[in-house]
Amino acid sequence: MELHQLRYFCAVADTGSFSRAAEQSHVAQPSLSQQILKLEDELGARLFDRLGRSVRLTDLGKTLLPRARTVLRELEEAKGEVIERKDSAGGSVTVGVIPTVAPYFLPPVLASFTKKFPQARLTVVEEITPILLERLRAGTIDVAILALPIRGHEFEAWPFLTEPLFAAIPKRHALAKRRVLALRDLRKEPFLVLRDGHCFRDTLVAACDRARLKPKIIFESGQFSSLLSLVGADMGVSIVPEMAVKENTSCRYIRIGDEEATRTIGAVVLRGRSLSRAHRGFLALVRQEESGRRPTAAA
Amino acid sequence: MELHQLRYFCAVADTGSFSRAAEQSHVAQPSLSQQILKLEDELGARLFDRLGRSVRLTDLGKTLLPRARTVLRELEEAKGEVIERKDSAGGSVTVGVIPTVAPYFLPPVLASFTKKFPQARLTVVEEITPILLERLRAGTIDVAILALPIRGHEFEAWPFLTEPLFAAIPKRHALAKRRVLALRDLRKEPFLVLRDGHCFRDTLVAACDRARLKPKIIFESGQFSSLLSLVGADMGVSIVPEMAVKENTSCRYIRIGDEEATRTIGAVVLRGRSLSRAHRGFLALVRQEESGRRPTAAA
DNA sequence: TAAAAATACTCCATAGGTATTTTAT
DNA sequence: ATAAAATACCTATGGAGTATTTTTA
Repeated sequence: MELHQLRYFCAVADTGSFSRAAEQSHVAQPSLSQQILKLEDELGARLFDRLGRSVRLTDLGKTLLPRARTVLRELEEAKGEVIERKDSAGGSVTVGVIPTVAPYFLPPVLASFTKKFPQARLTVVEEITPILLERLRAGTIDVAILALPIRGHEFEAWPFLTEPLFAAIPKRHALAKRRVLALRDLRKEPFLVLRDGHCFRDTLVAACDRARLKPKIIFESGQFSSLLSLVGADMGVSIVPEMAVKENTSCRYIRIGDEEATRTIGAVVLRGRSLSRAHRGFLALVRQEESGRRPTAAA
Repeated sequence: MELHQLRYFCAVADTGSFSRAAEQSHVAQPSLSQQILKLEDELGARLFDRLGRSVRLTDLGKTLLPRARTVLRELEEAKGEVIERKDSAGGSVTVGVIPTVAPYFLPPVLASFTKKFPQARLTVVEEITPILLERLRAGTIDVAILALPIRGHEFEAWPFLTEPLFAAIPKRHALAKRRVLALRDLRKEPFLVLRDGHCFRDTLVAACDRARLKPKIIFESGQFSSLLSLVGADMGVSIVPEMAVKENTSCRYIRIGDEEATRTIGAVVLRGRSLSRAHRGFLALVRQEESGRRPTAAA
């Protein structure tokens, strides 16, 4: 049973004639006849009574006709829906963001995305990097915003922002008046850092390693704001990405001058995944938004 | 978009792999890949993300999957229904019968039909011959029971009963003691006959013509019972088919001996019409029923 | 290296075409 | 005689096969 057979069957039922059905279907009459015969053969029963002058559905044909029409109609609908959807800016985009980026980076991007793609449903989840990568693999998020680089070339990464690191120093601290610092300048200071699992901790550890610095960690937290208020209370120093600067005004932020004392943020997708228009729109927006923002953030 | 493409598509979605889908579909992997590619081409979008290790539906694929399943399922249901119905003894049979046969012939046939085909719905309409033939052509009745012969070879007729004609004579009439009569014996008698339009009138007229008899018609009615009660009241004579004999006991019934003074009843269908099992069952029953009945009726 | 999908080609089954016959009007 | 469907036969598209390459894990 093939689709063209059903189409021919419906055409014959509609026109009451093999010849007219063939004409309507743009095939030769014998071709159409053959296909109807074949269909009848497969079903083991006649679908039409050939009455010389005209052709009429048998009872069996009458039972098949509405079903055949249903099948053909639903096929067209399915096709139509797919073709319509593929170009639509609708659909859903699920974005995963690491916690040390989320509060600084997301608000403007989300705002302009929902403005530019009002039909799309945007979902954001905040997770640490390994969980985001796992969810990319599992397909439960479409895009991840996180610190690069990452391992595993099943992913495709688009870096769009490299930001310097800043030392957060108590206002009264001796180093507070410097315009730039080297990490080694802080080798005697007590450090307040993010808890393990947050990738920015790894960024920091890597930078310290490069500076042959073994920081004396006296406090750990899950968010910058806690660290910074303790720095303000003269408990020690911390290192934060540019994004977190001015989170707390009770301390000074001084640029770290070390080579590679930076953090790179990027968008990551699973390699080979096809991206809907909404997905691509989100990615484009992320890059555009950031390049527009960078001068401001860097000022 | 072809059915096998949808089948392959569902198979890949089910198995999460082109190779396994190909195995399950009993085709080679490249063949299946080609068809999926072709389907994606036609739709203008990817249905699967090829992730090297595994294959996963895209959002578009996810929208297509349930629709593809629906189409395939409904196709199977349609096929199943047709194949089931074609061998079933169910369905409806609409039978048309001429008025001069209906009351005598139908009751036993209907009884045994409904007994033998309880699932079938039997409908009976009573009409005169030309209307029955028209309805056969229009397909509003499946079988007609009427007097043969009929004109028009768009019909197929199965004669199953040839019955002699009887003269209905008042009991006190001079001819009432004869065992057999010739039509010419009645040439002086006043005739009571069926109204024009009833085919038995034509049967009678034809028989009279053959006997060179021009009957003096003094009364016409639409049914034998009226004629016979008037015969019983000594108003004249009538000619009836064997079926109507003993309809009224106030007159004598004497066999007409003339050659061809008979009426033949047959079943008629539109030539070329396919007959369901119920139709064929009805026709078989009609013949069988009658051959069983004839000795009784003829006794 | 292994496993899976894509590519390159070959083949043949069959949908579709043309010519003709059959059938019914 | 005409019109419609069936039949016979031919053609060629394209679905499916085998062999191979590419890609990714």
